[in-house]
This record gives sequence, structure tokens and C-alpha cells, in this order.
Amino acid sequence: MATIKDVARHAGVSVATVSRVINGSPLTKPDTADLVKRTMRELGYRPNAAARTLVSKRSLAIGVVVADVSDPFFGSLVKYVDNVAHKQGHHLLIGNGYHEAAREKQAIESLIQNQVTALIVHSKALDNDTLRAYAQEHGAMVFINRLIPGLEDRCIYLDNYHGAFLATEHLIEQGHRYVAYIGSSHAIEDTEQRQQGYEDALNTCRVTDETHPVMMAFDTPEETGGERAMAALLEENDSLSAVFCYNDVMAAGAITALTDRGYRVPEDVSVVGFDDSLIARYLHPKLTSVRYPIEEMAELAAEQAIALSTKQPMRNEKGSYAPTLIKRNSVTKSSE
Amino acid sequence: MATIKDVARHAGVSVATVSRVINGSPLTKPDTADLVKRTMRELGYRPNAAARTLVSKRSLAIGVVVADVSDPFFGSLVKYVDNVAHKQGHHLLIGNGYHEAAREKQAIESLIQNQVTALIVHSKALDNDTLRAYAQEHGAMVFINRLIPGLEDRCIYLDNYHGAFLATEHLIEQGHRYVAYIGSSHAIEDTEQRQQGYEDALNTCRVTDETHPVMMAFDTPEETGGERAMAALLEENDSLSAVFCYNDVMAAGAITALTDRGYRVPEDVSVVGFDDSLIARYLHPKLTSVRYPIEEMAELAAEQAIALSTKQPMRNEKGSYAPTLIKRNSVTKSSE
DNA sequence: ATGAAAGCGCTAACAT
DNA sequence: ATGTTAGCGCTTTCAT
Repeated sequence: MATIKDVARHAGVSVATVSRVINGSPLTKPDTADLVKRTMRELGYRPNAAARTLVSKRSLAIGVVVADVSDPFFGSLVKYVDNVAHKQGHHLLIGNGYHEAAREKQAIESLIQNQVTALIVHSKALDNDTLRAYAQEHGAMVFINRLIPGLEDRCIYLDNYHGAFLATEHLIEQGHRYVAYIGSSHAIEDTEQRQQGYEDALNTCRVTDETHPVMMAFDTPEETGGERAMAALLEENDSLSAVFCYNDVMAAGAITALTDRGYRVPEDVSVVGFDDSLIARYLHPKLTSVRYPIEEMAELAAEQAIALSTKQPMRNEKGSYAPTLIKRNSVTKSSE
Repeated sequence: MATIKDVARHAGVSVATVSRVINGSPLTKPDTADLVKRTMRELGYRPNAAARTLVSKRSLAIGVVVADVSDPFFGSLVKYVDNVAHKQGHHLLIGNGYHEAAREKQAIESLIQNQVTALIVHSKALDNDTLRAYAQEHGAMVFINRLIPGLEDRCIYLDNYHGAFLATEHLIEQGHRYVAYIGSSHAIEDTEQRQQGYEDALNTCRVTDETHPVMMAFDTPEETGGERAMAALLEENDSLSAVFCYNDVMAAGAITALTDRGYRVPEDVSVVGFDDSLIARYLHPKLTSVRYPIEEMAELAAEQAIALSTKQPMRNEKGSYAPTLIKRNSVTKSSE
């Protein structure tokens, strides 16, 4: 591998000059610059990023930690972070946390150690104190999908409460009186925020005490969890005509459970999901879902993180994003 | 940020000693090692990866270039590469190529420049010569989903031909006489291999010349492309009773086109996809598809790449993987 | 078992 | 406009 010295020698100039043309310094004569560029090309020279990072104390790497890249939700997050990173000449270092505290810690620390210039973290398993400590250690760390008290300006998150409220309200507006909620048994903040949104929507829209009872079932946030929860709900309550689910895969499970038991969706039971993930469009019927604008959120997070790393004034938008309801074919007016 | 010097000073030893305990050298007295470790912890010391890489000429980073991380197929690829990388103490640097030659080049070069110790490349837009040149430059570069002549031992790829053959054969075995093929209009090798598999299966199983005609339509390898291709096929041929599709999303489009026109799947028309991607299980009916064992392939690729980087003897498996048919509900016996 | 010192490839003063 | 040189944080001989 050719080094800067080789280039300097071959071109008959000093390493400083080569360095200048690499970095596009304006203080080099066009002739010299051309000569150096040609030499670099001839030698197949590539600047050593490690050396650059070491001396300049700033790398062009941005770290991203997500739960699992193979999940399209996180895949999109990574993609949109990469989009803005790429535009600014940066590249991505990624770490998977798998929703485990130990893995999340490891991922964050590995990235810090690798001198990432900015850091976008999606963590659900680590507590606020731990995250605050990391944030203090690395000044350009931004958190996505989480609100940490004291770090409001470094958090980009979704208004889960509002999303759940929207979904439930929509169901009620379609005339449904018995609207159930299928929740996640994982104790993360999203869970309780969505549940609260559901309950409040019921309360707000309630006409008399009997009309809109709270009906809930909890299970793991996967397809099978959705199936089990739906089954449980059905056993206790046969008057139910609509369900709002914690996420799209649980909704998929709920639809399966419903169909298996002879219920038609949406004619007999309406279903709403959350996330508007890839599968929502492919389910049958196509799933009405609460859209999670992860693309915009990921881009903002990347911009904020890079801005922090260069101490630029940040475009000071608020970190809270509003979800919207995407209406498809899994909801219909109540037949009553 | 504390450096190795700080640790040395605080612990009252030399930097060499600190370096030794960092690297678990056996030539340090346990007492000294403990002292140093404690000091490192107290100072919140993290070795600077750039410095390490610079001096030791080997980084712990592995590069992966895929077309688009937000596609679950590539997300899985990245995930399984990460799994083996993580086990061996490495981390991932990723680059998106978006099926564009320029982007793919850029991604590969950026990773090389960043001193990745090994490289797993999924490239469809770059030609064999370019790739061969890169492979020569970086001795630990492995190609996934591609077979480059002269680089057979560094390629991990799927037997597309066999997969297509399998799918078509299955349809014929179910009694279908008019089996069409919906192909991709993108000119990459997969396209023609799958088409060849389809045609050969038809020929092999053909009883008389009229029984199994070749019927094909090509469009972009997306859902809308599948819809259009299916529509075109239907216009020319109303006796068709089965379709094999280039991939699952085209199959999804085909099903939509079919359903929209009043055909039932699989009662009127059987459909088979390719990839066995995430959506296959969520489509209605659940899609029979050719499984692409990307997880195993990604793991092998990672192991090969790391082995190459350390000049270890490689477990010398063959790079070709055999696809299998996953039978679900989109195929039924021909009613004729 | 430990320390001193050279040097990895590069950038950034400082000189000229 | 270009060259000289110190030094970034670390590993690795070579001494001791």
C-alpha cells in the first residue's frame, strides 16, 4: 500500500504538499496539484483513514446502534442515517443491541472506542442514568425513539400516546363500542404510552360508562403473541368488534386468530396496527396502521448528531414526532 | 479522553506495560496488571482504535457492502455477518451500493480506505474485471451472491438455475400444463439463470411439444412490475394456470393483478415466488417460494473473509448453495 | 518483568 | 507556494 511519502517522492514534492492536495487546500499551485493527483492515481494511493483520524482527532465515521438490522424498521433507520451521512462525506459503523442491556452497552462502547464522530443510539434496554453518562462522555450522541429527561435536545422520539389515541378514536368514530387493545408484555415505555392513549381515547369518547369498556390482553410483541392475545380476548368477550394492536406483527397474529375462528376482518372485527411496517401492505386485508415516520426521524437524528459533532448551531426542531393514521382495508364501520 | 500515557503515569508504570496488559500479554506480573486495570477503569480509559490500527496495521473492522440495508434480505445478510464478526471481536462498517456502479465503487473504496481487515461484497452493478482488481488489492475480500471466474474460492452464491428448475418442476408435477414465467427486466446474471432453469424444467418435463409452452413476461423486479407482467401474460394467454415469479414482490404484484381480475389464487392460478422473503408468509394466500439461505451464506462469507485476512487455512466448502422449495398455500393441483 | 525509544501515516504549525 | 518537523496514541523491538 502506497503511503503519502511514496507519493511525495514520486512527485518530487514534500509530504505537506501532498497532504494539501488531498485536503483540497487552496494554497497549492494548480500545476503541482495536478502532478500530485496524477501520481496518486498511478500509485493507487488511498489515504490511510486511521492515520488521519489519529492526527486530526476527527474521523468520518458515524456510529449507529439499533436492536437488529434485519428488522426492516431498523433497516430503514440505518438507511436514512446513511443517506445524510453519505451526503456529508461520512460512513457508517453499526452495532446491534438485540434489546439486551449488555449488548447495547458493548455496541456503544465499541463505537466510541472506534472514534466515531457522531452517534445515533436506539436503546430500550439501558436505563436513563447509563445513557446520560454516555451522552456526557460523547458530546455528539443522539437518541432515537426515546425521551431522556435532561437530554431533551438530544432525543428524537415518537408521540406514542397520540398515535394510540388516533387509532382508538378512529375505531370509535366508525361506530365501534367494544374496542379492545392488544399490548406488548415487554416493559418499555412505548408499551405504557400506547396503552394510555388507548384508554384515554376511550374515556374521552365515552358517552355512558357501559358503552366503551376497557378490554386488554398482553403478550410478546410478535405474531404468535398477537394470536394468543386475540384468542384470550375472544374467550372473554364475544361482543368485541374492533382491536387496536401494539404493532403490525401482533396485528397480523390477531388477524390469523380471528380468521381461524371464522371471524371475517373487517366485516366482523376491525383491526388497527402500529408502525405501518413493510408487512402492513401485504397483509390480507391490507392493514390500517399508525405510521411511524422513522425515515424523517432518522434523518433529523443524523443531522443533529453531525451538527453536535461540529459544534454547529443545530436546526432546533422539537424532537417529538406526530404519528398519522394510514387507512387501508382492515377497518369498517360497526354493523350495529 | 484519557490516553495510554495518562494511565501509565497514574499507575506509575511505563506505557509499554500498559500496552501489555491491554493486550493480555503474559509477561506482566499479576499485581502490576491488576493495578493497571484498576487505573484504566478509574480514568475511564478506552484504547484509541485509530492509533492501534495505525501501528499494528490491522483493524478489527469488517466491511460489508450491500445494495440497500432497509431491504430485509440485505438486513439479514448484514445481521449474520455481524454475528460471526462479533464472536471474533470484530465490528461492522457498512456501505450501500443501491445497485449503482458508482455507488458500489465508492462504498468499496471507502471501506478499503478505512482499513477494514476483511470485506464482504454484494455487487451486481460492477463488472468482473473491476471486481477482480479490487480482489487483488484487498486479499480478504469475498463476494456474495455472485460467481466471478478466476475467483471461485472467494465467491458464495446461490444456484439460481436449480431454484428456478425446482419451482417450475413442482408446478408441472401438480399437473399444470401452462406454466408462465414472470422475469426481471434488470440485466443481471440471476435473471437469465432463473429463466434458463424455468425453460429447462419445461423441456425436461415436456411430454409433447404442445403441452408445456414457454410463456414469459418481463418487468421491473418490484410489486408494480409483477402486476404489469401478470396483466400482459393474461392478455395473451387465458389458458395459463400457473406462474413462477422472479422474486416474492413480483409474485405479490402478480397475485394482486390476478385477484383484481377475478381469478382466485391458487384455485384458478397457482403462484410461486423466489427468495422466501419476509412477506411470503404474510401474503394471502401464503406464498410458496424458493428459499434463499442467505443466513448460512452470510455466515460462511464472513468466516471465509476473516480467514483470508488472517491467512488461516479456510474451511474449504464450495461456494454454491442449493435453494429449496418452501411449500405454502399459493399452489394447488391443476383442476384440468 | 519492565522501560526507553522508534515509528506507523498523516496533519498542522512554523519557516522560508 | 512549498518544505521541515513535531507529534497524534499506540505497539513493538531491544535493553536491562
